[in-house]
Amino acid sequence: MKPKLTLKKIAKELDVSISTVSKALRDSPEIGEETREKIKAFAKHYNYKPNNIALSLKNRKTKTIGIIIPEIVHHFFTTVISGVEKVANEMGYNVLVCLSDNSFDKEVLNMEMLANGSTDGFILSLAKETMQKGDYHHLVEVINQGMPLVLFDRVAEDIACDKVIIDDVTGGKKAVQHLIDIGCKKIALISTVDYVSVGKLRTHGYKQALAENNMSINEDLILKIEEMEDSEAEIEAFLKERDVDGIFAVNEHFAISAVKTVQEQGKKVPDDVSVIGFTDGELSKRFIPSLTTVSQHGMKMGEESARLLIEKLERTPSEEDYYKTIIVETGLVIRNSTKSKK
Amino acid sequence: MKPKLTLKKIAKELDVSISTVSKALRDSPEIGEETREKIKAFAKHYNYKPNNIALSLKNRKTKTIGIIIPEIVHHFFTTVISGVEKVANEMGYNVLVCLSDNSFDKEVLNMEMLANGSTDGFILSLAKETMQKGDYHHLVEVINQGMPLVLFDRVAEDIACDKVIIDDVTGGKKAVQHLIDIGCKKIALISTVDYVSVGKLRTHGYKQALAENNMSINEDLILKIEEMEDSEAEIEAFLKERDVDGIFAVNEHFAISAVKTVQEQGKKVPDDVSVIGFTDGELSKRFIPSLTTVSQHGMKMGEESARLLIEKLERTPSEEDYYKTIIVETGLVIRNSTKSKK
DNA sequence: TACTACTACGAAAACGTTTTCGTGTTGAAA
DNA sequence: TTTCAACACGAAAACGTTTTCGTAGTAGTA
Repeated sequence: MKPKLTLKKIAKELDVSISTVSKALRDSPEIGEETREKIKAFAKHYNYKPNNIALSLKNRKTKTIGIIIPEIVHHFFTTVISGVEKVANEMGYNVLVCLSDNSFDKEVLNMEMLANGSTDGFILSLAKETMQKGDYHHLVEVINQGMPLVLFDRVAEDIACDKVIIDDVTGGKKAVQHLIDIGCKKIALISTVDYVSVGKLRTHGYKQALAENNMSINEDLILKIEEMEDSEAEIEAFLKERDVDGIFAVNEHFAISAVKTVQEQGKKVPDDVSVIGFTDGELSKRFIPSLTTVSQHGMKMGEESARLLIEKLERTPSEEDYYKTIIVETGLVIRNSTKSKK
Repeated sequence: MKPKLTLKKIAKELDVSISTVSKALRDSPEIGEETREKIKAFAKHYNYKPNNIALSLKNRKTKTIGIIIPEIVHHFFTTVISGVEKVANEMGYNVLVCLSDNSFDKEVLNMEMLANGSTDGFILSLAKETMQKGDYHHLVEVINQGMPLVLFDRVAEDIACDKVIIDDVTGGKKAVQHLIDIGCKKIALISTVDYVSVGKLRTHGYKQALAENNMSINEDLILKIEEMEDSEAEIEAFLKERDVDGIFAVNEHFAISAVKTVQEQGKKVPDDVSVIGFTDGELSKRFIPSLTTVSQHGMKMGEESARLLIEKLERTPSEEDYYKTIIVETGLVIRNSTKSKK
């Protein structure tokens, strides 16, 4: 086991000063060619690599970005990370991943950990609990410290920072419009409670689509689910008592539960009931019937977030502050859980 | 925007020396009570937090561990990360996640990036390409530098380091034994090529189970798949020409493709053919029929890996070097893709 | 009074870099 | 021979900590 090579050791070995070594390795013209070559050869031979920590301390930047997500066992977030990683690596950044487990406290703790020098900036999707509380002081704090922050997917409107979101309203609208197009008349919505902005917005889209088609909005056909754990039972109870021919579910899980329930009732998907989900995961693709779904392009969101953050990190401090909100388009992936157009 | 508070600034503000501030904050008895309280009150009021980078440089440890995985869009790895994160956080460590994308070059690059001071140690699952090449010089290198390394799941036998694996042989055996128990006579295996150790070992388990039950091993019933992309077509072709009543697939995807093919042939799962997969993901759980599967306990593997690594990191250097291999048990989750015992 | 022994604090080194500034040595021009 | 620039290099500060060691000042003892 050989300890890491440092400038100091090279200097001692070659009997020059530390500064000379540093300059030689950075190709400074200050150093004579002979010495320079000697030093570079030595460094190369013993595979010298500058110590990142020392560089970070000196430059006051770490070249790593922190991403905090509510849960990692979730295909969407996983694709986002993938996107972040990709452009981060291309730009020479590392990625520190933290999980909030949807807990407010863990989110705050994580931010505090990372804010003390570990990262140059944050990419964050809010924990459910945080949105519920509406307490964003930790976000404000890091922003005040001059650390750039990019919020994605689950964002807080009134925080001044860059944001990357999908157009949930339009996404929801697209889905419901498609159901209408294939002839559905009684369209149910399975959503989440309203403080999850995603649920609220997609509900909005649902209502807009109906309105634009001069269809009445029946609140009785809207189910709002609070606890993921009970979702299956709730959906079952909900659907048993209602007669519908189309279902728009705001996520994959709800969509699948809906399909199951419909089938258990002896009806066919998609012949009797068409179902559309949200978020294009492995599940939607491989389920039988495969699910028609609104795709979220998590990878793209990750890439955009990273780009936005790095842009902020590398701008000269003189430049004006301004905040962008990037809306990434949703797509409609049509599969076998919806009838074909009539 | 207020720049971060440092010891130096506190010292200047309170007209004491930096050392005094440092000591006071660490409750050193060297400092008089009055001064100590004054300093602590000030620090608390202005929310002083020591700079991690400076600490890292001083202590020569970063309190972060790096985990490199082949792909993140994969339920198993995602649960592993979750486990690592959990115990790391409990022990005051951060987690740097890097993706190798199954590429040898990216794996090497990532390790080099992280080895220069960014992390204290590594948790790694080998890229497919790396296993294929059998080139592990980058692993040896970091080990030689004195950085602990824990290999999990896809490991290289002959590298001297801690390892966390599942008992793939026993896992495979369990699966096949279950098929035998429910009365299957002609059991097919859908595996990967042999350089993926996982494929090899599970194949081993398959053969052992057959042998122990005095059933002959028919190589014609074994399919080895090279490219994930073509898997669906290959499986279809394979099954079309063979008459089987049980299938053991070494992963979720293969299992699902198998189920689909069987169903397309007009046979029923599980009545005519029972199917068992490996890795308990969302897909297995929610597929219809839900899949009987060998569960891998990724979370547990992550936890064990992190514990192993941190143990190494925090031991005193005097202690002996020794390497553990932890084998985490697989479980058999019985669902609806296999007949019940007769 | 003179010595010792605490007490309470500060100076400085160290971690590994980069960078500014200073300086001794050359060679050439005057 | 003197002067001055150019060259090639070194010293030291800085980033923010922790820690060792040194030292004023005070109090207690003989």
